[in-house]
Amino acid sequence: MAATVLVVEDEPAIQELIAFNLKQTGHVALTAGSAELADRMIKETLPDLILLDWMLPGMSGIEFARKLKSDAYTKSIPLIMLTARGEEQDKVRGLETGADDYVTKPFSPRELSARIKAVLRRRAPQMTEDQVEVAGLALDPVTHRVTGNGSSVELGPTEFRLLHFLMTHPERVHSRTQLLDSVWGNQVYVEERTVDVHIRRLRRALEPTQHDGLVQTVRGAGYRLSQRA
Amino acid sequence: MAATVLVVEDEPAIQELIAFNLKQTGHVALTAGSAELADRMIKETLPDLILLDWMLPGMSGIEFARKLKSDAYTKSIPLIMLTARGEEQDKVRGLETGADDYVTKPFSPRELSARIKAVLRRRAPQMTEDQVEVAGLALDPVTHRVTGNGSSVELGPTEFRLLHFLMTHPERVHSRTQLLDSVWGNQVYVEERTVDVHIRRLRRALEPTQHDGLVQTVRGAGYRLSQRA
DNA sequence: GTGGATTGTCACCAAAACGTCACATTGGCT
DNA sequence: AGCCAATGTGACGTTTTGGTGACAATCCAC
Repeated sequence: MAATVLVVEDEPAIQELIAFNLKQTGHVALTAGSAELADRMIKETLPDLILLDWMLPGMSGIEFARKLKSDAYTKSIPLIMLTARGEEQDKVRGLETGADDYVTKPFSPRELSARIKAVLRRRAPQMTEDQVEVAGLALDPVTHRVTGNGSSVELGPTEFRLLHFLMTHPERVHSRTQLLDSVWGNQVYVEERTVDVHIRRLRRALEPTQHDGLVQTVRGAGYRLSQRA
Repeated sequence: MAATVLVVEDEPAIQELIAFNLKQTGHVALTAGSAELADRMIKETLPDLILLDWMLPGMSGIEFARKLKSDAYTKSIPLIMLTARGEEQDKVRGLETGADDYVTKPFSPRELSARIKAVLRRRAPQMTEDQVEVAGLALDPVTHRVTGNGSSVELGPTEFRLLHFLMTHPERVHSRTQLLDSVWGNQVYVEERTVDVHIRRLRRALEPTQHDGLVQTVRGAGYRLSQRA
């Protein structure tokens, strides 16, 4: 979910406020005080999202938005407009130029990040959501259910993701580091031994259905999910 | 007659106009400005009806329609095409791809809702006329009434839409974000935790008939309606 | 208007889940 | 056998998550 966001805003106070907020929520914040500067930065860094103030010195925000949306190179970058309260017509015109959303000032940090999240979510690649089955053990991402030979298995969120990953990549050894990247996400730091503990919890949860043997330890290498002993 | 309608239309002015009109007639409006976005939202929210503009940036409307109708997952969702006046051949081609109806722009709100109503009645009898029933709990969209094993259940409008959505999409886990999109519509901004509160209110209303256990919490994922423990 | 119903948000609490550590156990090596 | 590194396992303190009641704003019918 971490993304690079370009903030185009001439008021330094608001600029900093937004940038701070973005960093808080795990994004990378770039700032530009003018349309010209923004233009260059876009070409250079290809941000994942642009926050554009309505009022800009020189070129107006709407003008700039139109420019962005008419350029094939920048057209696909999601755009959120910042408008002052009550400028309803501006809002409409802003959306007409192709903005994906708008936020009226003053806005709460929470609202802003919610809208950013929503816009980014729609761009995010969708993961495959098919049911997986290995040796009588079935995991369904849609219903979020795990069943071993009929009876259901209770898992916590992390154990669920861990099993999901192992089942979609069976027969293959995964190092603790790889598992941390794939299951926890590479933006958080946790001890490698934590993986062991979750493997343990997963195995215990699979015991009632005799499926705990599926999760195997490969000494010096990592873990593997396999049918064979 | 209440349904979730996805509006795929790149012109925000028309987008908002339609969305407003839909809300007026008691539907939940979702909007998407591009085919990609629409694709994503369809998978997430499973709308009851799609309003598709003929002209779209990137992928053309007819291309998108063909894609929808070739996918087993989305094939059964009713589709209404929006075309500009006089494009008779387009109309024909639109219908050939599997659209259920078409409306020529400019159209009156009244005409649009009439056609929506007609398509919903024709294509999705379970949505408009038949009542939904799960485990002795019956919800009737026409009379707007909910009965649990004979005795009636009192629900507010939002709780009703929430239960309706859950009952028409059972077993599947819905994240708070998905529920906000599907039940509230993506035109409004509300906190995610608001969903919790309405789930709570729904459960309380279902207590007298012992049906409150149907609404299940899936930690770290969202909520689910299911008979199974 | 007035009063009731509905809605969104918040604060507080309990339970669940998590990460880390200490210690036990295992397995391979000489 | 004895040693050492790697892994298993239980416990513990902390963080996260969801349940719940209260409250203010809004809407609507009267």
